[in-house]
Amino acid sequence: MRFTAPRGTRDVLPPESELWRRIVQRAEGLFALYGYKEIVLPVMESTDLFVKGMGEGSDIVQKEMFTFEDKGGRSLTLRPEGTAGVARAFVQHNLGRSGLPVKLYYKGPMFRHEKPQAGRYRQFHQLGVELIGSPHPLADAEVITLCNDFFRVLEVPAVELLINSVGDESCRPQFVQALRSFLLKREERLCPDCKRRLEINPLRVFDCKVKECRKALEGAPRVTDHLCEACATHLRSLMDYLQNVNIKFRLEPEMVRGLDYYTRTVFEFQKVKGGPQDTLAAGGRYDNLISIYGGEPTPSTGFSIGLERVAAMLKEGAERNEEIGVFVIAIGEEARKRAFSLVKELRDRNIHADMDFMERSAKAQMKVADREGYPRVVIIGGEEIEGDYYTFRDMGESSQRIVTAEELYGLLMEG
RNA sequence: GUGGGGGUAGCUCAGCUGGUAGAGCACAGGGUUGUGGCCCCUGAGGCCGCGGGUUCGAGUCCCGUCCCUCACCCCA
Repeated sequence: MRFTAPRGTRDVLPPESELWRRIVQRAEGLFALYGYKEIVLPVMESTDLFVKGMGEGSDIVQKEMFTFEDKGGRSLTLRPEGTAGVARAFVQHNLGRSGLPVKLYYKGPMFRHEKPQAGRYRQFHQLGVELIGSPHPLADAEVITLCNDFFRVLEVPAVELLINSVGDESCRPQFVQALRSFLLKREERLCPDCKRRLEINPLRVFDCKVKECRKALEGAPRVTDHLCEACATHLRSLMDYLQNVNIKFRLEPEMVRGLDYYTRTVFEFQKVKGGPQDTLAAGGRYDNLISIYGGEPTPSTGFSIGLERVAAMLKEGAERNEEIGVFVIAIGEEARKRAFSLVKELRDRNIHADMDFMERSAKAQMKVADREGYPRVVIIGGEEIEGDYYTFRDMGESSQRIVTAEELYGLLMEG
């Protein structure tokens, strides 16, 4: 094999691509039901857009971006996530001009230069939703409800919702300070990575899996205990709204997310049976992002779903969709010509029909029809041409009979 | 970027202590002058990841390299 798909990218081939199509169809149906309209965005943006949005210190910006210069010397980056682009478009086109909120969704490939492994690719696909313009916890409740519905409608097994609040500009710095001074007292017990995290973003220490670090965290201050009154109320309201519509969740005070732009609400939908790359969808509130991009302060909230990861969950139980339609078998050149015309006629009537293109024997054509799962077959040979009829065979019943063209259309129309 | 495992037919893999490659499935043809599933026969298909070394001889040993995979970091 001479060429292969670039590292961390892959081809989604037929039966799996059908599964993808079903997932995307269902998702888009739900998004529409909730009043979201699609926004189609470029897959590349100015590098600065992501640096300013996700934060200089974030791992994505530091080491995971596909960045290159165009011929005019501008630095561009293949989008590692979708929210920044939506926010940029919102500001660029003044999308808030005819009233808020603005409800948008996007789908498509994202790019991160990471070492690939199970459930992680350099090019992966997301379905994302943004509710732009409302600071209200009801907005968070709406997007979480939508995401929850997505997993419910697709019957993705064993998924749980985790939520948390990371506070806002008035309480987060104080909490970070409190956490830092707590950890500084125990710095000796932390692993080298965590010592580094202590400087950059102490919240990350919560993510560490090293036993010693977990012990050192015992008794550490919790975000939920340090929220300012406004943030605490916001979180309580959100939980109340979710309970009110019977959505189960777990408050996870140690959950932090990797992007700097999150404020207050953050949430993840995860596989219950954890393991690596167990996050299927994630999101949160970003009240400052749009003003960072030069727009009016526009509090917003949203999430994105990892298509590969959801598809992997459904792959096992993916029932083979029932084949329908008819396969037309031709014996001889004259019959082939008639078969081609019949197939076209059937397709014109919106009936799924196909035939052989390999000059196969009648027997071989039957095999193909069987292999492809056609429940019915039409046979055209010398006898049929002479008598001006078709032989119509039911593959399940192993029975066949002679029919006229009109009878055939009738039989196939019924399904 | 760091570490573990692996690269032999389209797929899943076998190939012992070195002697120029094999199975199952899939595919194609046949067993029926025009008829599927099961069965039988036949066939096609292989730079044994790539490069170098040792050797009379390397899929097999050594070195390098690329790729895949799993995990860490981090994330969808």
